[in-house]
Amino acid sequence: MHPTDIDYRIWQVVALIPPGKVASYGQVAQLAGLPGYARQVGTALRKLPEHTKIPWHRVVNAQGAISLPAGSPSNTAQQSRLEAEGIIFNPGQRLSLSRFGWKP
DNA sequence: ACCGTGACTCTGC
DNA sequence: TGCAGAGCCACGG
Repeated sequence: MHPTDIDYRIWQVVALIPPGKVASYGQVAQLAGLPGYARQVGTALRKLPEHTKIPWHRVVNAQGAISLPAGSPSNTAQQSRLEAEGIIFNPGQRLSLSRFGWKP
């Protein structure tokens, strides 16, 4: 696979999300100048190599939940990384966007 | 070129 | 709250 121009633009925005903060797929798309491209954000993150330095784990859905398949290794990894940055998950596996949401 | 597929989101019941 | 339904849009086959 080769990354498309859209992928790069999305990665650039994700790279800006500070530790301990999160952004939604839709928010990332918008900041990348691609309103309506929320699904493409997920597609772009999926293409990242495992060793990447891009903080892909700081992207969650609009409900403050992890969108990766429940119980999957990647889902677990994402939650661990976020918790390691001080982010707290509610009982319902969701985090507070008002508390941890990134406001550029 | 057509069609199904998503790490999505918003609306409405 | 929770969950379909319907838009959404670039990709891959």
